[in-house]
Amino acid sequence: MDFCVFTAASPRSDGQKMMMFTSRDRDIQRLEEEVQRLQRLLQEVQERTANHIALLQQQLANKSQDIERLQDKLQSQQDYEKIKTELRTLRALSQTADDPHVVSVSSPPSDVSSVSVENDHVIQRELHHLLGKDEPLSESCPDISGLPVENRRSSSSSVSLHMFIKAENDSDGDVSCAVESDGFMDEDEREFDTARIAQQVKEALQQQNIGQRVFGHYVLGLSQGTVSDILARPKPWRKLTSRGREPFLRMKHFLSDEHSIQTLRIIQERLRGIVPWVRPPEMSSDEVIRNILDQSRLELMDVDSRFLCGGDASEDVIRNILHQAEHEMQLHSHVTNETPRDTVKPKEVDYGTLNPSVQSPTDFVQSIIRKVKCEMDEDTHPSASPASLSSVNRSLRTLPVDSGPRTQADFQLVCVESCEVESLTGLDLQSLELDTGSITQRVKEALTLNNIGQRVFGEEVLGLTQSSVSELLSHPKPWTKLSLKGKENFIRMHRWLQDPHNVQRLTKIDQRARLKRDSQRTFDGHGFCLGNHTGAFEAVKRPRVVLSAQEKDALRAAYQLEPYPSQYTIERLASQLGLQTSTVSNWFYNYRSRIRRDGLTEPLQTRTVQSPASTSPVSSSLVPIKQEPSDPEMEDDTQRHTRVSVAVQAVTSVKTEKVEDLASF
DNA sequence: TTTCAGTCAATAAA
DNA sequence: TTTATTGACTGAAA
Repeated sequence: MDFCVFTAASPRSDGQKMMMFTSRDRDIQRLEEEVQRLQRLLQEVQERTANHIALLQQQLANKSQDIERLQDKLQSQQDYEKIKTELRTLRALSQTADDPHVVSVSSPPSDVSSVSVENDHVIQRELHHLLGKDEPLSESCPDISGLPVENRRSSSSSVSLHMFIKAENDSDGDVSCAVESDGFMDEDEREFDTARIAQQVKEALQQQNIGQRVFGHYVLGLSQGTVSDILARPKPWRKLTSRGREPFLRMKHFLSDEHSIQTLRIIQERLRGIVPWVRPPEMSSDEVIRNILDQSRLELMDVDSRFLCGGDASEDVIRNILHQAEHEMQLHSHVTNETPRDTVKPKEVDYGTLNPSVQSPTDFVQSIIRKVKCEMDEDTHPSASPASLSSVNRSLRTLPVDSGPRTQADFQLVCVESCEVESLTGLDLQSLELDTGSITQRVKEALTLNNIGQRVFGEEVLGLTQSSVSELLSHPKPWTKLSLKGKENFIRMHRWLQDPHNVQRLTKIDQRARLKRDSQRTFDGHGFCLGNHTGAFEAVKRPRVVLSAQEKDALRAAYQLEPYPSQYTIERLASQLGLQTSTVSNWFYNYRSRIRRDGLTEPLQTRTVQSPASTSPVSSSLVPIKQEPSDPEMEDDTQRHTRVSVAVQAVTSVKTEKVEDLASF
């Protein structure tokens, strides 16, 4: 670069050159000092973070020990509870013998003796659960079948157990109240309403934006798939085994405890890397990072103002520093990922989610870049309101969750208007609705009017690529059909539209980018380019599959017959078309998705190029079958067409087989 | 395991 | 050069 400047400045006098060299040397020296200082700062941040993490790990270890101690205690108490239960049972039995009234009220039918011991045990455990004397469920049900028959009989009377429950309830008004009034228990049949529990859990999870994976892991000790199954198709209480009832008991318990729900919500947010609204004082490591980066930003701005060669220098320095930070954090992340691996599933632990107070290093650094740039722009526009939105947001973050008259709607409003859309993800967005069509329309107009490219808009405003922006702007989904992640883009666009300096900023960035590209071209043109770093990488990249029109026709025809093709159909299609099965299945996923997006019901009629003679989309692809080409590269259009027709016929025959199977059945 | 939403990079079209 | 399309991928839900 310096060489470039030198050659460009050759007409100047030697004195001027010397002055330039001296000035350059000073700049370089200053830059080096700045870089060193910032590296020290980063190191300091890293050390502090490491210390903090170590502290937290220590705390975690202590807590784990406490939990172990409590579990041991519970285990030892379990024996006590067993003995107590036996004694009470015996006492109840003797009372039952003396009290015919009790028998007539609570005695089950004459086949009571056949009621399984297991059921009694389950009820006992229900009781324990309701009493809050929870125990590790997987170990809480010792195999009672190992007991001598007499013992089983002595402890298996439902009469005694019901009395025991009654006795327990009588002695504990709160529990009695919980059992009788929580509404989950059908008074007549003494059963839990599993469908209702499942429904309420689903609502609670949806409302709090808690994933089934987290809920399953932390509350039920089950996998996400099982949770989904249980919630979607809850079996009636009577049809459940003791093991099957456990999740419902836990769910009921969960629903009755608002604190549990809120705790789980926070866990979920942390696992997703969302910065919580209220950060406890002991969790301020990333605040520290932010402060230091803010400080660095101010210093860099100072450096920037003294720079002689162009406005991009500070950005490059920031990028450089943040790149280093990213690298450091990645290393750090790998180191700290080791401890809780046994408590969280590997998929969740992976990269970033483990350290729940931060996002993945890349996201974290990118968000800082965005924020720093955003605030740098704010600083360079003194016309902006002195009570800047980001500072409003910062002050909001320090507020207690439920302090004062501030409502959730207020939070949302401030969030939407402020810089940090990420914070919205922790909120209930049900009451917020944006007109996505209107937003995209206005954004498109603004971009066109001001000659701002989708690329710059995507990179600077949404953090997306040009293609994604294009998709978003040309096919906006209705607000209600968007996921939380999808909504964020529209919130960002909305916020951008509200920003009085939006166009000004982007135009500036766009111009810079153009200048940079131009200079890069000039640079390359002079032969100073050191070579294509990505060349080797690109060489090994798999070329993109481009489906021919005929292949697409065949796939669309197949879709018409079977929108959800079986594995067999996919394999057959792939084989006939000479494609990978993944390509075929991806095509179906994408096609379905895009049909949904565009609201097309009959894509074939709207998209397929049909032969004039054909009357149906399928028949358009059907031509006389010829011999398959031996060499795919040598095949001509007719041969390709033949393969397509075979594929379509394959699909058709599969369909016919199915119809025949159904008919014969 | 399948399906889906969101996204990207490569490529085609304007 | 910008924008649109599309095959592929990831992570989450079912």
